[in-house]
Amino acid sequence: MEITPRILKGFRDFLPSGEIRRKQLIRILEDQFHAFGFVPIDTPMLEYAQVLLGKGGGETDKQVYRFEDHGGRDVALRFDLTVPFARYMAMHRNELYLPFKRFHISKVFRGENTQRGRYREFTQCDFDIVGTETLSSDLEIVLMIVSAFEALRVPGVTVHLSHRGVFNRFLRHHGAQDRGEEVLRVVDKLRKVGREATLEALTELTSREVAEKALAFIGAQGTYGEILTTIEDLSGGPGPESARLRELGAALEQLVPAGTVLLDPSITRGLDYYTGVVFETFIKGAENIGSVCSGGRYDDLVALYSRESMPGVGASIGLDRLLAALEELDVGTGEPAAVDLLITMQDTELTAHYHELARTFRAAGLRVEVFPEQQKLGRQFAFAERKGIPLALVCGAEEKASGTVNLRILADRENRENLKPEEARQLAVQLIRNPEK
RNA sequence: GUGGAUGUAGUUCAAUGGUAGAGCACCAGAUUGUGGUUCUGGUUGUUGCGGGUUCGAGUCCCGUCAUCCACCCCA
Repeated sequence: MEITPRILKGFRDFLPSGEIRRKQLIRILEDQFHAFGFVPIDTPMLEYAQVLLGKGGGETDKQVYRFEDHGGRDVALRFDLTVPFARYMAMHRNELYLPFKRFHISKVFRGENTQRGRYREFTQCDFDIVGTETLSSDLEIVLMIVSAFEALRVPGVTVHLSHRGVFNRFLRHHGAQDRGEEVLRVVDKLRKVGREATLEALTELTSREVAEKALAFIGAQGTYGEILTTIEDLSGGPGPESARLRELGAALEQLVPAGTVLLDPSITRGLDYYTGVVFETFIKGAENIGSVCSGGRYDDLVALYSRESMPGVGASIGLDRLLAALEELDVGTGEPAAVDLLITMQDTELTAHYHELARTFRAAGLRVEVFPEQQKLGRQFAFAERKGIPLALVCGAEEKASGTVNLRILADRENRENLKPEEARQLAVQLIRNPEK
């Protein structure tokens, strides 16, 4: 009985073209993280459920893949990389130095319903700075976000910035701190349900007066400075939280292109462990995909696993959403090249010669493969094209005798003939390095 | 998890309850060392899967799986 080949909802296979694309993006991100001084770490996919769920009870509970292992342990697949990182810091702080900057690119799992760019198994690219709570670390995370998307050649992004603390201060100022979570939830739907419905829902939670002020808070308009002043006034005047936002805004004005970072008081949400600045990043023209990079400051998270607390700030790029957005914008699609040169097989008698040639071209830094069967040249060229290989080497008995090879440029359908292998190598390297020439 | 839409060849799409089709792609030949055009011929399939109604189901009904959209939440 043959088993039906199938995979679970929200889980995916990747064909080479898709996986090569993912790996390209990951490589670019890794280079950028290294450039900022972040170092790589890894943690287990599977952990004790108690560790991952922490305080528990929240929405994340329902989304976690959780089961009993063969030893009767209550285990769960990680649903993000930040919570395991907090556990990691609590366990390894004596082996590390502070401030500690790490990046972590790996898969996480959430058992929620799927949509475009939303899967049950997906890749997050996290970067965090722990052990310091300065302006510099908040600033660097935002700069890291902006630089990462620049390096990825994303045409334009908008980082929406806010501060959990300012909103909490607002709630406290109006004696509504105990309704914080509910208010946040209602506030978050403002754009979808409209002003009136939101006002009504907020009035039920608090009072008409507070509801109107809450709407004024989250709907504040104007420049970064004007919005900041508005929410500062509504939350009872200046405080350390709004001061941080002011400093951050001033620094960013100097460091990133205008319009890249917006102060957006409606971005007060986020996972419940955030305590300070929070951000969400949208790709211009693909806002419907949702935030492709979110994060914030979490000064109490490590305290869950350790007597000592440790401040932290970080963000996470959603690789699969990013890919969905790039696809929507039609950026960087097309078959990516994984191989530079195909050595065609003209004559099986020369098999060893072809592999000898391959070795010398590889030594010159090229990615080379030998076609394993003697077929019509046209078929071998078609194979190269299908696989995205830009160059082909042709060498039959005559060339072998005269010590030459022919190099074919697939895209132009043109040959460079009677080249000595050394000349062909130089030419191939040059063509690969400068493909437009 | 809730609600809605969709599911036919590798792909994009047709087919009043009555023989499952077309373009592109693919394969063979015209063309035994050079693939983009042209011509000739050929294969496309358990109509997502499983039941039911019917003389007869791609079509109607039920279930299931998957995708997309909205909610919820979020990367």
